[in-house]
This record gives sequence, structure tokens and C-alpha cells, in this order.
Amino acid sequence: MRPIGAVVAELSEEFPDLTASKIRYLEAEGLIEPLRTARGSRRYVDADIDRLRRILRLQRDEFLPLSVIAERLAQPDAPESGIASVPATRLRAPRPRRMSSAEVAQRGGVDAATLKELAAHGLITEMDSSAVDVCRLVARLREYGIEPRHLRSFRVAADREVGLVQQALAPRRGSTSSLEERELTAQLLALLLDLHIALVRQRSSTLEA
Amino acid sequence: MRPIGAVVAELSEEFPDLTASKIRYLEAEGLIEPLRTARGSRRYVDADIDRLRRILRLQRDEFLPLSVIAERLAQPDAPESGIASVPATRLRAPRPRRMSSAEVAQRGGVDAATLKELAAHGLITEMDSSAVDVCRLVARLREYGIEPRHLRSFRVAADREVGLVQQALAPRRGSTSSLEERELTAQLLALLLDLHIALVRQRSSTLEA
DNA sequence: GCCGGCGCGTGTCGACCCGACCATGACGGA
DNA sequence: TCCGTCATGGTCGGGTCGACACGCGCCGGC
Repeated sequence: MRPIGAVVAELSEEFPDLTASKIRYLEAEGLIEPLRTARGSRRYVDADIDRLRRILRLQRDEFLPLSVIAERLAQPDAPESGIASVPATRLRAPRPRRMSSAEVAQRGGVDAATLKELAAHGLITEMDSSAVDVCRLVARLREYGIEPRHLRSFRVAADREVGLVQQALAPRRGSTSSLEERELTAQLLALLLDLHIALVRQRSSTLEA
Repeated sequence: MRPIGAVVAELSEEFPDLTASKIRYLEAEGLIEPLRTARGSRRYVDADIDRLRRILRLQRDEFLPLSVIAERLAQPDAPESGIASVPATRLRAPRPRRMSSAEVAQRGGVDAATLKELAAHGLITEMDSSAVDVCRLVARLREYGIEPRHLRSFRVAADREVGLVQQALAPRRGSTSSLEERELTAQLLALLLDLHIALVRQRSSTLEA
């Protein structure tokens, strides 16, 4: 139950350039609706502050436009903890381009031996643009002392994840168009990915203690 | 080696409202620099098209402003396939709030029995806001016939992922500040998450065939 | 009397669209 | 062969929309 100035002060630690003007603007756009005193002065309760903080984070960290933020906040079943859902479009993604293993190694910034190792551990199954991603990530992980052999469990996890989707969609086989099926696959994968993220976060927060 | 109209036509399938005007604008902003004929007409090679496609995807799927897109494309070790890196900020995230299991069940939209089942399978270890996320995701997965018991492997995967980070950072224990350490943890987790995503994508693309 | 809050109008910046106007190259007809 | 016209592409300047910042004049309370 605080006036607008107090809100700015309270949030100015995390958002130094927050202004009263901006808060009023967000209200004008329908993103928040604080109480009003009899005189018309705005009063904010804790829930308003929470919502405001979420809005500002989505802006700052994910660069979302206000219209998208409004939608996202309107969906009550979206994850609430600051981890936004991985948009399905990112998994729907482009058809990967096939390339030679030499090209994969070069673009991925690893040598041929590493590439072989990755293939041996099942981390790379196809020589295409997704393999390039894997190479780059592996190269960066190496800086932290993490070697390809430490990553075998990731292969297993990915296999299971995809397998689960296949299994879940098996009953619908043939009854839907291939377009719908791709869409469903992407949605399910996105959900599972979110679950994975949520679990990792849960564990890593206990890790800090 | 095509003129601007051909580029628009080529990309109009994925980006129906792409215009020549927009492509010129992106060039003015320094995001692409096509070749020029002697007369001054723009000519685009395959690499330009690839880059353009990446720019447009980052705009459409992640709503990034052009300035951020420019930075991201300048970093050569970023994933290239349309799956952008999970921003570390999303894992750095807010301190989870502790709550009662009743509250978790209510906010997560599941019943007490389901919650117990999730705890039994190790999918929920703490009663806090991250647990709410897990509940919501599980509830939605149920619509596809995926039950908590199918998700045990996710727990294992998350445990290993966090364990790997712990192990990788163990040698630095004590030598860095706890702030730096949190930062490092977040970065490593983000990298591993990207790897997970890349692997899933690799597998799901072969699945379509 | 001054500070914090109010609404309102104007200004700015990013990301474009659009129209004016000009240059080129291909085509068909006189 | 020359001409008109059309499609395509170029620059340039102005207009729009979203997301604000800023300043104004005006209140009410201490």
C-alpha cells in the first residue's frame, strides 16, 4: 500500500532507471492497475510490485514488447519463476543443412579428433548445422575442464526426451496431418524442455545454500 | 548472386511480410552488406541470405532489437541454427520463495496426490516457486498422456547436469568470491542447457524423416 | 511554501512503410 | 530502328507506431 514514489524507490535497486512516468505509462497500456485513493492518487500493494517486477524483467532480460508481456502474464499456466517458456518456434526451427565433417569441424571451431570423439560418444549423429552448435558448445565447455566423455549422459537424456515424445504421439499417428504432427512435436518438446529447465533450477538453487 | 526482389521472393515463405524496404533498412543499420554491381544494384550471395534469415528469426522468435542482434551475430561462437542461447539471466533468476505444499498444489493446478507422486519420483525436492512450475508443466504433459512416472529420467538428467557443474567448479572453490561463483554457475548451466537443446534438436530432426 | 502526486502535451528513438523521382533493361509496335 | 511503356531497382524525405522522457500547470497536505 504505497504511492508511486515509494515503488520507484523500492525497485530502483534492480531497475535503476525506472521512473514514475514509466509506471504510469505501463498502467495506461493496461499492464497494471493499482488502487486509487479517494483523491485519485495511485496506491500499490505487494501483488502489484511483484507483477511490475516481472514485467520489467521480461523487458530487460528478454526484450519482449509490452503486448507480448501482456499476453504472457495473462496466461496463468506459464512458469512463474522468471524462467520463461522456450518458444516453440525455436524448436520448430529450420531444416538443418547437411555438410561435410570437415566443414562441421571448421565452423564449430574444433579439430578432427574432437569431432571423432563427439561422434563416438553419440553427441553428434548427423553432420549438419546442429552438429556445428554442438561443437561450439563443447569447445566452450572445455574451457571449464568439461570433456566430451563427461557429456555422455546428455546424449542419453536427449534420446529419452525425443523418445518420450515419439511414444506420446504414437497413438495419433496417421490420424493427423504431418503439419499438425510437427506442430505437436514442437509443443511437446518445448514443454519437456521447460520441465528440464525447471528441474535444473530447482536443484541449482539448493546447491547455493 | 541475386537482386533484392529475388531475396524477398525466396524468403517470403518463411517471412511473408518481408519487404525490399526492410532489407535496405537492415543494410543501413549495418546488419548486412551485400555486393553491388557497377550500376549500384544490390546482389546477395548465399551467405547473405543465411545471415538475413538468422536476423529475421531472432526478430520474430525472440523479439530482439537490431542492436542486440548485431552483437549476437558478431559473436562467432554463438549457436547458429536458430536456437538462440538461453540467456544466463534466466537461470540466475530470482530467489525461489518457500511455500506450503498445499499452496504449491493449488498454484500449480494439481491435486495433493499428484504432488506426492512428484515428490516420490524426485521431481520435486523443495516446496517453492520452482515446484509450482514443475506442477504446471506436469499438468500440461498429462494432457498428452505423459505421467509423472515417465519423467523420472528427467530428474536424473537434471541431477547430473547440476552435479557436473559442481564438479567443474570444485577446483575454484574458495579462490573466487561467492558472487563470481554464482555468475560462473549460471554461465555453465546456460551452456549445458544449450547443449541439451542442440542435442534434442539434432535427434528430433532425424525423427521427422 | 514546498514537495509529491495528477493529467496532458510535446519530443525522441527505433523500426520500419510509402511515395516521389530517377536510371536501367526488355518488350512490342510503327 | 526508334519509341513508348513497364518492371525492377536506386536514393531521399516524410509519416507512423511503440515506448518511453520531460516539462507544464495544477492540486492537496504537512
